[in-house]
Formats: sequence, structure tokens, C-alpha cells
Amino acid sequence: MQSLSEFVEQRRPVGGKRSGKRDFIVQVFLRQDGHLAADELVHLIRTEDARISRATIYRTLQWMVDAGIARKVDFGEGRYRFEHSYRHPRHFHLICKTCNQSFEFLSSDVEALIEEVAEARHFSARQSVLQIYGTCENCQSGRQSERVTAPTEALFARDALRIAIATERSGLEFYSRAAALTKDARGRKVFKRLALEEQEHLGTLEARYKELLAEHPDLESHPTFLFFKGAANGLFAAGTDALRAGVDDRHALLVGIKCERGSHQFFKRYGDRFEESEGKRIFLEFADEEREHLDLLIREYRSLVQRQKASGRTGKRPARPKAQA
Amino acid sequence: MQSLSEFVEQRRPVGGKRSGKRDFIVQVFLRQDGHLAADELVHLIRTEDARISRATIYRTLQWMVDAGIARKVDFGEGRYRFEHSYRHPRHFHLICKTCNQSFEFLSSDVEALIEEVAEARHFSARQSVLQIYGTCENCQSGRQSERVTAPTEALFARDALRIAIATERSGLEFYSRAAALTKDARGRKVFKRLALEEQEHLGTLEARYKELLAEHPDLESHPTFLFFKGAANGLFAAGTDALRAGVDDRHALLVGIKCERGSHQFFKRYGDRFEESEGKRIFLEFADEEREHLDLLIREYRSLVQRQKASGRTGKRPARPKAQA
DNA sequence: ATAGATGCAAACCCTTTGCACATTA
DNA sequence: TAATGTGCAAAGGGTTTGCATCTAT
Repeated sequence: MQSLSEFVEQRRPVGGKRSGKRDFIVQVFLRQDGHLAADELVHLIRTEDARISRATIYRTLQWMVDAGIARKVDFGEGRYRFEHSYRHPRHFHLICKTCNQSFEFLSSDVEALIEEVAEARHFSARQSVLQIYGTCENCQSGRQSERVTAPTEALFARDALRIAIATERSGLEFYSRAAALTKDARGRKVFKRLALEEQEHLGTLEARYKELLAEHPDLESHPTFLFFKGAANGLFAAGTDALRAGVDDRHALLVGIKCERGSHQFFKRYGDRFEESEGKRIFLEFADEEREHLDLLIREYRSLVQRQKASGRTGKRPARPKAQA
Repeated sequence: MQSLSEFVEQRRPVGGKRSGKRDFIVQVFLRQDGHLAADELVHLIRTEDARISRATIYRTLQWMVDAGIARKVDFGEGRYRFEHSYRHPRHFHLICKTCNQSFEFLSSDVEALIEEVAEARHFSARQSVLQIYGTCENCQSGRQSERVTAPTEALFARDALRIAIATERSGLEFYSRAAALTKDARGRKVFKRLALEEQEHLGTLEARYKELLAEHPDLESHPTFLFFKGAANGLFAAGTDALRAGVDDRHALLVGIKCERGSHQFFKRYGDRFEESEGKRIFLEFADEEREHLDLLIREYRSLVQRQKASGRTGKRPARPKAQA
């Protein structure tokens, strides 16, 4: 896990000189977790300790943006705000016009749509801003529920784990059912093995989830940060339907291959898109797991087809699934 | 169709006094179709004709925003821009950082996701901003393809019609197949009638599309403005699958009801969300059509169930579909 | 020694405002 | 004539910059 100072040191531009004042500003800035306006940072610096020129603070903010330590955001207030990017993946904002607080969320679904639009217009997208203006829960109800804060990275990891766990559960259910329905002994064995692996992996994920909760006790009280449809629901759905109808071993393998491939691609695609973070790692590791299952199923499918050919029993559809990931 | 002057007159606030200068500014502003910065409007006014104070122009811009004639947009440049709303539905932006041009699009899919996020967070959303920053097609390729402009309202109508037509086609195909597969004479008659109606309506829509093209000859050369998934693909898909498997008349009616209800809700929901425009009308009229078909199917379903009950033949699932829209 | 960082104040940009004057209902 | 609209110039806020002065390498 990258430490705060590593984070800064790695990003220091070459040829630049060290400066105690700048380091101090950066340090103070990174301690905050909201979206600071330049003026607020000036005030913080003044009260914290030093008398540093307003100009230097503006210059340091720009320096941090160039270095990738900070992001400049515009909430339409007529001035810019800055948020640091240490353990803080890119995200979108809900902005309350009443209390001027802003709330963060991430939606891979929205990002996928943005990608589609950009592609359709042959537009090369570098950065996207999505802001929802309105009134937050507290300001609507009048009463002030206290604001518990958790690091965005932890929220991101929490939601990534939740999605992975839900997918794993759905996979487990799928393979258990497949095992029960498959008549062919070897096919059944494969499904049992996959189910077992899903079970084990599920345990690992759940342990990891508990660990995360131990680190951040009030994590579960936070609302969803990562919006992500169709991970659990939908991915294995087609498969379960087909199984319910009763299928042979070959068909079950095909359905499994379809599900694993979908799942793998899904997690790979989105994992790749995230910035370096615990959540990204969870997605990519999960994608790898699914990939392994996929390979196993493909091997099994091939061997089954071969056996059937040898024994003269031919499937209706001799087409083999494409092996590309 | 509302004219430009009606548009302005309707929005003039009560108690306000008329002023030639303001009218002139409004008129010049409404002639533009991009996103003007205040300063650019000042310059335009100066070259067009009059010497009007900068302050008056700022005041008039604010006046137009309050009246709903203009929208204030913030592209993160450190100054605001203004776009008029005459025949110009709300939309999102692709912003080229190289040439500073901005391109508009609308995505109901994104809007639906935004709604979901806001709901999950108990946030009452008033307005949403989605901006994709990057490099536009022209700036990437180097060469300047000339910029053809069409009114946004026309693009919106074009895409709404395309979606409606695609849905209608898919419905037509569905009912034709249902008619071929249904053994019950009355059920078949219903499907034939529905197919015929879809056919007729399809003709109307296509005529309307042609008419629109006649009005705006280069309309088809413009890229997609309204992004909207799953209208054609997906809506009737479940139905066609079920039909392929072979179903009885009662089941076919149920599938039809499901499809029509989905389609109706779909168009109603999105149509309601749009601002007053040709595109909105297309959506809502379409929703109405689907609603009528839905009612017809429900009536037919009830009568069928009654007949079956009378003749002693009982369906497996006596549950009748809920009649709420 | 020299490129880079800082402080100060002034300049900048965009926007709003106070006040006297002009215009409209 | 009473309420609105306009012009001018000044003020406002957020941010950047020129230049002399430091300070790290």
C-alpha cells in the first residue's frame, strides 16, 4: 500500500527544487478531505501555522494539479475548488445548493455510457464531469444528521467487494444447480469443483470484507458510493433459466462458459478503467479468478466434445466456443 | 408550432416594462446558436448596431435566464456562457479543449441513471450537468470538415422518430409472428388487428420522418443526438423468444401485454421527462398508441379467460395481469 | 552560480452595483 | 408620477503576474 509521502515524492516534477513552504502547504492540503477553495486553504495555512503568501498558495495548488496530486473542480460557484487524489478515485458529485456540501459517487454505468457517446461522436474523451445539483437529504428533512466520514477509497473497496461477493454467490448457486442437473459424471465433477472454488473464493472475499469493516467500523452506514448495475443480477440469469429447463452436460458447459466469460470481461473492463486503488485491485483479481474458471470450462468442453466424437455421439451444434477472452 | 416572438412574449415577466434596447439584445442573442459568453454578446451587439452598455447586457442576460429564455452554462473556463432555450431541449455537452467548440447530446440512459443515484442518496435533483472534455473529431484528424448546423429540436425529433420507428417495426414483427402461431381464431384475429395497426402507424411515422427530412435536408448527416438504448432491441425480445418456442393463444396475449406495457411505460416515462418539444410530443403520442394496444390486449385476455372458464378449460395460471398502466 | 521559489502589490478578468438619468405604463 | 430600465464608473471576487528578493542544488 502506497504511503502518503511516497505518493507525493513519486509525483514531484524533475528539475524542481524542494521548498519547506510548499511541502507544508501540500501536507496541510492532503490532510483535508473535502473540496477546498483556494481561499479556504489560505485560511487553513494561516491558522495552522505559517504566514504564507496567497500567491504561493495559488502557485502550489497549480503545482499539485500539474503533478496529479490535486484535481481542480468547478461547482459553478464562480471559483474553483480542489480535491486531492491520494487514495481518492475519480468520481462524480451531488451538490446541495442549500448547504453547499457536495457528495461523491461513482457510476460505472454512467462511465460506460459516456464512452459510448464519445465513441459515436468520434470524440476522444480525456475527462468527464457529472454534477447533480439539488437538495441533500438533510436539507430536505430539516434535521441535521451528523456527517460521518470515511475515506473514499474505503467506500470504493467496500462496494467493489459487495459486487464481487454478489457475483460470486450467484455463480455458486449456478454451479451447484448445474452439478445437480448434469448427468455426465465428468461434467458433474467439473461443476462441483467450480462450485467448491466459488465457495472458497466467496469465503476469501467475505473475510476481506470483514477485515475492511474492522478497519473502518462505520463503513456500512454510508450510502452506496459505486453504482454498478447488472453485476449480480443479470450476469448469470440467462444461465439459471437455461438450467431450470434441464440441459445436458455439454450444454451446461456452454452456459457456464458464457457466464464466466461475461463475468470476466465485465470485471476486467471496469477494473482497467479505475484508477489505482484497492477497489481496482479487487475488480482485477476477481477478473483473473473468473478467467481461470473460464479456461477450465473451455478445456473441459473440448475434451467432452472429443470424447463424444470418439464414441460416435454427435451434438446438435458442433460449433465450439471462441477461445478469445 | 410556437414562433420565436411568442416564445419571448410568453416569458416576459409581469410588471416589467418594455424596452427597445433589451428587445434588441434578446433578438440578437436568440439569433445565435452556440454558447455565448457575455463578452461575445457585447461584441456582437456593438458590431450589429447599437452602443449598449456592458452592464445592460449582463442585466439582460440575467433577465433572460430568469425568464427561461436562456440557460447559464459553465464549461469550467472561469466565465459563464449562455445558450437560448428556444426549440432547444436541455442536453449534455462534449467540449473540445483544442478548438473550444462544444457539441450537444442527450442521453436518456444517463438521465435514468442519474435519477437512480439521486434516489438512492435521497437527494432531490433539480438539474444535472454532464460534460465530456477531450478532443473533437476535427481536431484529432487535423482537417476541418465544415460544420453543418441543424436546429437541436429537429435533431431531437429525428432521433425520437427513429426510436419510435424501430420500436414499431419490432412490434410489427412480433404481432405478425404471434398471428401465425396462434391457433385460437379470436386470438389470431387480435394479433392480426394489432399487426395491421402497427403497420399503419409505422407508415404514419415514416411519413413524418420524411417530412422532417424535407424541412431539414441535411438532417441525416448529423451524428446521433439522442442516445437511447433498448428501445428497439430488448423491448420485444423476450416476447419473440417465447413465441419461437410455440405458445398458446392465452400465453401469446400475455406476452403481448407485457411488451405493450413495457413499451408504453418506456415512452411515457421518458416523454414526460423531456421539455416541451417535437421530440417530446413524438414520445408521448407513441406512448398513447401503445397504451391503446395494451388496453385492447387486456380486454381480449379477459374475454378469453372467461370463455375458457365457461367451456371448462382452465389455464395453468389463473392469475390475470394487473390492469394498472 | 543559477534555476527555481517566494512575497508583495498591482494587474487581470469577469461580473455586479450604486447612483444619476432616461423611459415606459 | 412611480416604477423600471440604462449608462457610467467604481467596486467586487477570485486569480494571475511582474519584479525584486530569497534559497536550494
